[in-house]
Amino acid sequence: MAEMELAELLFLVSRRLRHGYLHRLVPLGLNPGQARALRALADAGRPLRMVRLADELRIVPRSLTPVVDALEEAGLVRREVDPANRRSTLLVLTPEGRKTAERARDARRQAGEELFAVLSGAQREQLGELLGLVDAQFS
Amino acid sequence: MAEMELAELLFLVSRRLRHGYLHRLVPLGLNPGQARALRALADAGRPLRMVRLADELRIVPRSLTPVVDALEEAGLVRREVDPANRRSTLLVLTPEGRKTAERARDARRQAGEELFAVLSGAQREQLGELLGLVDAQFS
DNA sequence: TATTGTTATACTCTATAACTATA
DNA sequence: TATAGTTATAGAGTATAACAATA
Repeated sequence: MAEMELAELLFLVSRRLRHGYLHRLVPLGLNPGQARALRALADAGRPLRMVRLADELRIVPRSLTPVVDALEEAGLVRREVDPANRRSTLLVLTPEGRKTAERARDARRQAGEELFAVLSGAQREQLGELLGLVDAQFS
Repeated sequence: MAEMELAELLFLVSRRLRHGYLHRLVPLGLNPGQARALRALADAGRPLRMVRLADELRIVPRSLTPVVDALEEAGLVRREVDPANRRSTLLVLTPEGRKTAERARDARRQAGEELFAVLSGAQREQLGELLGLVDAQFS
């Protein structure tokens, strides 16, 4: 019974987060998946291969393809052939992509702020620890 | 920074929950949305109108239509004209629908059990309280 | 006029399977 | 034969807009 409520709450709260994030990303011309990929690329601090980024995002490479298509078309990312292995594509952040990644980061921070506004700092930390435990058991 | 990690964790954990639930629902011939609607209907303990159920699920009525279509085709739910207001459709659970709702409930309980397995009872309660606070601020 | 529900359309997120190019 | 990525296809979940029937 308690687990069921927990599952339902988790679902509702995460959907709410997605909505808040989504609205803030509209002005950037990004959807959450694109923003997440862009951010991961910025976090890496260096070009990543498709397989590597997909792994980072925990999706299959095929699912990453349209995401990167959109980012490339928007001039935020460049696909380059990996000189070390010509089967591989290196994803390179453009200067514009780097700027947009920062704005996406702000959007996510704001969405998080809004969602977790009722929680104190200590409570947020607690929540982060509990979710971290749950997530870690699969990694 | 902490909020960002929290947001990301929430996203990852809820996606994991969805996957676990999804797999357990396959044998029932349901997807999570259908199962959720069926469960809400069973929880209500009486026929509900479309608008009312949509509200309960926090989606727009239009999004509920294909869900109910599927449930009706599977013989789990019947659409009846509301005698009190002929614009309205009453959603009535069939006996088979009631049984399936129970099985869906078990599936969800198991998916929750699996996901939150690493947490103690006290930790689950804590997590439920924190998520409840977050959710309540919008209700 | 306002409400209930549906038809039509579209976008996001993700998956599997089959294929191409390269190793 | 194995790996990296793409083409093709599909299904879940959700939305907005326009419309018909009813109130």
